[in-house]
Amino acid sequence: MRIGELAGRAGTTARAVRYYESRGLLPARRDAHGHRTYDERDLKLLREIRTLQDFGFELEETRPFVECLRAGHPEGDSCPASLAVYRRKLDELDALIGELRAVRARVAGQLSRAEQARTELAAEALVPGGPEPRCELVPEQAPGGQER
Amino acid sequence: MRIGELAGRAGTTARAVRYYESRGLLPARRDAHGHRTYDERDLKLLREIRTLQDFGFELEETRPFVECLRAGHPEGDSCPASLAVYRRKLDELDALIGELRAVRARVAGQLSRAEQARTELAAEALVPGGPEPRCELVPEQAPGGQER
DNA sequence: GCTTCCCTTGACGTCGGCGTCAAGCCGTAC
DNA sequence: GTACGGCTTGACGCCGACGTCAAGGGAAGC
Repeated sequence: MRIGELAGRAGTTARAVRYYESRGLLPARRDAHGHRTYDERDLKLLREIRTLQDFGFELEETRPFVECLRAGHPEGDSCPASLAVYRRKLDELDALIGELRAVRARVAGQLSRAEQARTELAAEALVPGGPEPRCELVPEQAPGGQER
Repeated sequence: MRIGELAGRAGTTARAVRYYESRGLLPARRDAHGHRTYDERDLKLLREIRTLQDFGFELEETRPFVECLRAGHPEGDSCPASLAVYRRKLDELDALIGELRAVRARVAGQLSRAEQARTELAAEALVPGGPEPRCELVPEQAPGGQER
């Protein structure tokens, strides 16, 4: 098959396939017209790359899987180098998830603190003789005149 | 104070400060020599930007906070537009964390499946008269000839 | 013949948040 | 003097994974 069909069957684009080739993954044979030709094994390679990309793996991280398949192993993760990438990715994911949860907690804290402050301000504004409101309580929609 | 001191006190660089100015955040006065000059209020603005950036907010998302401070409110999150950004960010964080956890689970599943397959292969290799091993069990270090 | 589609290579654009270099001005310390 | 540090503007570089456009070739359908 040619590049368009290959890409379509893997759910990607011809441009991406050429890019993978330029990176040394997924080399291609050529037919008499200079067109790239691929077989089912190439499709499996490409699908392996796409799956890992969808997981958030960088292209370089897919290389061990691709080389493992090209070496004749039944799956891309049949080789120890691929398993090492899995483990490294798990560590990265754990670290990232932990950071994001910490950020989430801090943002949530800021939000509740700010909401509390606004509530108190609103309460003060209701007190007879209280201070004039320092913050408008309506959300800004399109002020007009803040661009650039 | 001038740009270098401002940046240093906020833990960032003069280049970043000029970039924020080019984006319309943090405008600067100029002295007789054309040098940018800042005061303590600018420092507070800049620290607000840096804090939010450290949380992973995009620059545009810091704009409501900066405008809120410049409008004279006590905190960057004293205005409803800022609270809206907080809430949107919480939603984004929740979605992202959820996706990452799903990916983590799938990768972990792939890893344990692949490890299991390797264990079984190793066991077969030990059976007298069993199949020859299809996968090398040693990790690849520096094969030599795989660069580029 | 003509249109349409797929293919080729090459090269520049995208996005965000700056880093880094170039060339020059200014004031101060030695 | 002159060396140094800090400031100015302008412009290009970077990262990753492609998108998109240009200019052309070749085959298939009408």
